[in-house]
Amino acid sequence: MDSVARALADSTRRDILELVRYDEQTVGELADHFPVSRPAISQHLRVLQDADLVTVRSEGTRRFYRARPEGLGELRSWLEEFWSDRLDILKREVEQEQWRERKKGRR
Amino acid sequence: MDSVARALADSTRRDILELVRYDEQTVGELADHFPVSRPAISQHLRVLQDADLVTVRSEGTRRFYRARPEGLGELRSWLEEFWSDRLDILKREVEQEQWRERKKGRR
DNA sequence: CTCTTACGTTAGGTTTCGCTTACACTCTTG
DNA sequence: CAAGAGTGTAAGCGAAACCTAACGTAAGAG
Repeated sequence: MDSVARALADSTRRDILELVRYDEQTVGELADHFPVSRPAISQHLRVLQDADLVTVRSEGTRRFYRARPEGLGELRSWLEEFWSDRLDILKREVEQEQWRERKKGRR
Repeated sequence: MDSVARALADSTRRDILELVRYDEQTVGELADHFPVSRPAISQHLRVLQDADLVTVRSEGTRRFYRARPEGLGELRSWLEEFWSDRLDILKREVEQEQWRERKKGRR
């Protein structure tokens, strides 16, 4: 999961993921959307690939990249678990706050 | 969302979040769980706080930190949206693969 | 076979990150 | 008031991240 979290830490890589979310796209096409050089995009794609967040397909000299959402699974469930506790945590916070107030009042 | 994604990119910070997930904890208590110094933990907490992922409460000289799952909301929905497209993307991939096979067959 | 296209890779520089050490600050306690 | 406990912050350092420029390579085009 660490490689996935680190891959998503960069906004360029998140944007790349969105671009190849539904349709595969070549490196050159992707690079046109960003203010950085094409090799930089290649390196970002390498990071995404190492994190299993994209797949590649070669056709002639071109390489088509496509998102691979299953790679987000682990991080997604981690986040989802946290998120589902949201109300419980809020409730607990309120209870402890009230407890502290009562304690303070008794002094 | 960028600050949240970067905050989660570090495993120590993710572990901290789990430790303060249900019960608040002081800096010293947290530091005992990690092989790094207490100031390092303070700095990690600073990052988490800037990303709105934890809240603090002062009591005397001690400071109690607690997770704030709502801070994960934006990233969570981004991820969830991606995840829900999972099957659609797979389906599209298969279709395009078949298309390419047919094209190749016609040659 | 040569030229071009599309891409990956490498080397190098700059910035950011995570850490430690040292110090400053604020409560509490005697 | 003096001393200690608990914490935040600044300075400095090595490692990692991100970028560009230059080069290497494989697949068509002429």
